Amino acid sequence: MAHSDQYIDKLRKSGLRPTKQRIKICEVLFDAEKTFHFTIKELVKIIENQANIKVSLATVYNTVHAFIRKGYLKEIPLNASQSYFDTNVTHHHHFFDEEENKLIDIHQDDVDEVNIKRTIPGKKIRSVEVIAKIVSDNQSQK
Amino acid sequence: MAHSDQYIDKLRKSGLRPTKQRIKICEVLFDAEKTFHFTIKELVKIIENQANIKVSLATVYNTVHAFIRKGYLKEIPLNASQSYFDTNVTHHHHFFDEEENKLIDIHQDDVDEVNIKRTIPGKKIRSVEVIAKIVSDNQSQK
DNA sequence: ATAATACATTATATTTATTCTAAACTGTTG
DNA sequence: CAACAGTTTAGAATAAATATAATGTATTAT
Repeated sequence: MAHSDQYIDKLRKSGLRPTKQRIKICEVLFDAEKTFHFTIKELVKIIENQANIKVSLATVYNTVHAFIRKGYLKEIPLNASQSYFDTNVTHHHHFFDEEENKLIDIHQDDVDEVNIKRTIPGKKIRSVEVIAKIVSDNQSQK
Repeated sequence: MAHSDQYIDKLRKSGLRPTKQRIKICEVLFDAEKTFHFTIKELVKIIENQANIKVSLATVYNTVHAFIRKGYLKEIPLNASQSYFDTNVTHHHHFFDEEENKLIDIHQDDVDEVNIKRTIPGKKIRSVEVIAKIVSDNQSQK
């Protein structure tokens, strides 16, 4: 199966051996029809539901972080109590609904390129993220 | 003292009675010559150093969050283990140095206005933040 | 193959930021 | 000064994330 080879490749490039558990994590993350957002807890739950193998929290944490280091996943900058991740690593941004604690993608085409004119000596920009916080639009309240 | 009146006003508008502890918090936050970034832990440490009164963690958390609700402070969206806050509530953005865990302001003039063309029905945008993550620029490594 | 070695997985414990709680305290009002 | 509403506080509770150490699994060289 071609997919499986891709996963093994991703794992090897992340410095991880391709094991049953890690391949299962890859399947959930990269087999989905659409990209999606998730927390570690949600990811564990998905794996539990669709797999007959058990994967521990520690393995999920380690694997997700290895993928982030490598750029196969993105962490979404948010002040939530848990970390949110994204399988969509292309250039795009997010709405965060503060009332429902929900993330919504903003397609790259819907935001003009963010052009930062200032630079920091000796540093380069690794990523630029736009977070637009949204709330209910009740004209009544201020 | 004029300052003190401002603090009492801010506290009242945030739905809090002006008490010794809360006024001390205001002094540290709003008396500074320049705006600054802080974590709760850092704020507590500053208060301990320059005040002769004791303020508990709980009071600091409650007061800071009341000010954020009211817009007197901003929370900076970041996936750090602790929350970062900003006494600068004007429209501006941030670099986050991932290696030194340091925040650097980006002046509004240094970023073109972020114009989001997409809207969500029934929702309005409450804030737009740009986070640019930076790392050392070693040409040698990829 | 098999032994030796290196890496993985797991359950559990630990750490740490944040929130909750209940008791003691303060200040205001009748 | 008694009653009351709101505050402060220390410490407990919660929960995410990380570390640990024992056990399990894969790989390598012989």
